[in-house]
Amino acid sequence: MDKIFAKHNNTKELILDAAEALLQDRGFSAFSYHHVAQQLGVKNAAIHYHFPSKADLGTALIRRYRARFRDYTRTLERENADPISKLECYFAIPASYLQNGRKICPLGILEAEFNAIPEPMQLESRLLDKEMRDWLAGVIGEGRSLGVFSFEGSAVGKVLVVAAALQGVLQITRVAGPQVFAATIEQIKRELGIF
Amino acid sequence: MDKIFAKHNNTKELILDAAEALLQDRGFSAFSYHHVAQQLGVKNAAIHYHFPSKADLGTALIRRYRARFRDYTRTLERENADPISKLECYFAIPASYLQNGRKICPLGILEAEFNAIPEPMQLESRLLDKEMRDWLAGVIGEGRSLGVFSFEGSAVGKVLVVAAALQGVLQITRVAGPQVFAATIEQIKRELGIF
DNA sequence: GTCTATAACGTGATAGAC
DNA sequence: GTCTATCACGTTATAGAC
Repeated sequence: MDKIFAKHNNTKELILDAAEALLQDRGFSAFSYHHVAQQLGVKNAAIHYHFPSKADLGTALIRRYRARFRDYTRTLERENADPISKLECYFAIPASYLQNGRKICPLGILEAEFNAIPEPMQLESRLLDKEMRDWLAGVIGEGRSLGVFSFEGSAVGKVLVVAAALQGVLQITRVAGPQVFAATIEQIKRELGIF
Repeated sequence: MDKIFAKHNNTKELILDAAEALLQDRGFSAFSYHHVAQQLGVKNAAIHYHFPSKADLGTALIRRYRARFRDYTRTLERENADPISKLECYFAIPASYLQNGRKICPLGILEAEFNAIPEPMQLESRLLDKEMRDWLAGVIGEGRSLGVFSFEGSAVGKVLVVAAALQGVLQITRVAGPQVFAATIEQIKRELGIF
């Protein structure tokens, strides 16, 4: 679980950490180089040295989300985790966002602002969504064929409902309070036949 | 259904129409008075005449969403619509957003940008969420007690999963294409026991 | 009610010193 | 690698003419 928020010491990673927090807190359009610089105690020119344009920063951010998710799932694979454990780990991601200051799913904000973000970020967002949803489809399909998950309909539809509900409920939390998250997770589990 | 996108002739409503489209297309931070003015063929000072500050414009926008939803549900009540019809009408709202240029749920963008929007807009967003989710809870509870809906778990959890999934899938549509919407609706219906 | 003009500010970005 | 200084631009907002 530590790996989800692993921190590093070099400046580039610290910039990404600050930008990541700002992205999931305020959105892409609403955070600036000045915000990032302030949080690190440097001037905005220092940020431009590491990431010349905001598109560069945003793209690097999404690439890091992708790499992190890939590493995370590979670790689960190496440990031969069962479908239920994998699903719990998947739920742990939004749960950690919520606990960390009511942050929302990065894909949620990127998709919501989709028509206002640079094209390279749009492309990376597509890849992040595909990779995460494909992985979840594998877990849910595997769990169903092993008999640990039970649900009606297609696996594709089920994956969409689960992924969309998690993304949506993190946002709803902002206006309705954190208790809606637990209620949603419980309902999702129930509808996967996990008691 | 016409009422969802009812148009009017006075300038104030035309401004709100343009701003509404921009909000659901680009988000609040990423649209400007200039964008609105351009779409109406006027100068931005004209917009400031009707809505002095951007917070005023945003707040009026959300108030209009609330009024529209209230009128819509009252009409359904007056027509003695059954729970299934009501649910179909509820699904018709995001469906119309999708068809109208892949717009997303206004609550989705407002919640995603929540920490970057003016406080009056935050308050109105809370009310909009509460009103919509309370209404949906009534429909789902009524349908369950009438035996037309069947599902496991609590009605509160069910409402959250349905509302969050719809909000989320409109966003996912942006990166994954419109076909994911139909698949999600189908899955949601199946899990409500509607065949 | 809409216009022109302009102010005040924040933002993304660059040049060049250290 | 970070700084100061500065630029060009978009944005919110206001004043006053029409």
